[in-house]
Amino acid sequence: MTPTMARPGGRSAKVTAAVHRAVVDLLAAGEPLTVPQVAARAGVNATSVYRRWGDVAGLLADTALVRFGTSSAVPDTGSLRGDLLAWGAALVEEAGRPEELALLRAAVAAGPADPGAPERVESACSACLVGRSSQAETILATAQARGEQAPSPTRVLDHLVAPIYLRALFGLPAPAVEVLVDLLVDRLVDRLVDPATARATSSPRR
Amino acid sequence: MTPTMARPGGRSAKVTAAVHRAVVDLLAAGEPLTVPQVAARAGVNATSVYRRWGDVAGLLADTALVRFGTSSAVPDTGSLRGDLLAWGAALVEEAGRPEELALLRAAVAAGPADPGAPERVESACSACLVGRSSQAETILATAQARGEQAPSPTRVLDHLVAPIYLRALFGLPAPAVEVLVDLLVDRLVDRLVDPATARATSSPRR
DNA sequence: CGGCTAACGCAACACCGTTTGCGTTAAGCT
DNA sequence: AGCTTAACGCAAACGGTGTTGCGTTAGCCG
Repeated sequence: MTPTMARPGGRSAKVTAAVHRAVVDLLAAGEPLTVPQVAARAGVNATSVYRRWGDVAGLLADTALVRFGTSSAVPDTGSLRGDLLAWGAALVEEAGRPEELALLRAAVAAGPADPGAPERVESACSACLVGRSSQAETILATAQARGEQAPSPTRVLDHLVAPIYLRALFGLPAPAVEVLVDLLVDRLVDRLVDPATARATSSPRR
Repeated sequence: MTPTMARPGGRSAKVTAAVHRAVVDLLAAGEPLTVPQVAARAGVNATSVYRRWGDVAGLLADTALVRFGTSSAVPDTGSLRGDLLAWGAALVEEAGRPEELALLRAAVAAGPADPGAPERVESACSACLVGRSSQAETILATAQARGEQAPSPTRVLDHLVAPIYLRALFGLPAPAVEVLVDLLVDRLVDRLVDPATARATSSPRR
């Protein structure tokens, strides 16, 4: 939709940008997201939003797509451990921002694909995840090119992305998420890079 | 709300049960969840639903609360590895059922606590997670009572619950979730119980 | 057994999201 | 520059959600 449009002139692009910005703004404000609200804040007519995105789910899917799908640059610190640590910290920081968190929640709520939708753009949540996955693959490929032994992308997703996202999504009680983010990420990365070292530093529960 | 009601007579209980059942049924059917729909399917008047639960969010929160909050029995196979494996498999199976998955999605979408809600019952998503956490603590305490070295509940939540739930929530492309669930859980549990063995079985990426 | 009251059912209403038809603007192309 | 048409704005009408007031049912208690 956004990528290949029949007439990507300045007008449609302006509308798209304004609507996307309105979506994230309303999401960050915590207000209920409705098409008329978005349209009013974007300065466009609600009819245009309905025609281009159909409903709120499609609107969220597209917004999440451009927000998470665009593979931003991954850190390059010179070592796999440093890269994963910096990347994980960035994920934690990002998942903590209200807009991204709300977008993530909305993407999850929308589900992989509504049966009613014929063949819209890729679903929002899968788009978000494949974006992260490609970033992880880039980091791992770089590490492998350096000669380092790298885990599989699946392990990174399961053991690094999953805890961070789940904690953010479920709003775990403050102490874990707020105070110990650095430590958490550090310990996760340690176990990822070299599982054997985890045994030495692991505490015997409580 | 459900726990301490001023008049827990048979009528209110019937209404509560019927509404809860209607919610999970509609959720499983994938149809959009609205108060009138739920009320119609439950055979009660929509007004009653509005009065007792306020809106859809409150309804979902209460439903998720009784669905996930009730700490069901945890497996007791005689070893920590066996317990975690059985428990993880049960989690995968549960997260795969349409009703539970939809309820989980809805709970995440509702967020930890809407600012508009004064002091309703505990939020749905946190309720779900603390239920799991208490189950994990039970398993770990049992293992510790046996003399086994057990990881912290946080590690179990981060490395076992988080991957399972995230994969379910984001609807990862079929192969990972559908085919290799047993293997996945098995490998996760292996790493949890004895991280050192993970190195031997880990593949060098691709 | 009889009163009290919380909880429910019913009906009418107000509000908002969504759809539809038509006129207008402006991007793309020759 | 002029034509074509995709995309947008406008306004009216529709349908369903959420609200309110009142009458009724049925648990709980003296």
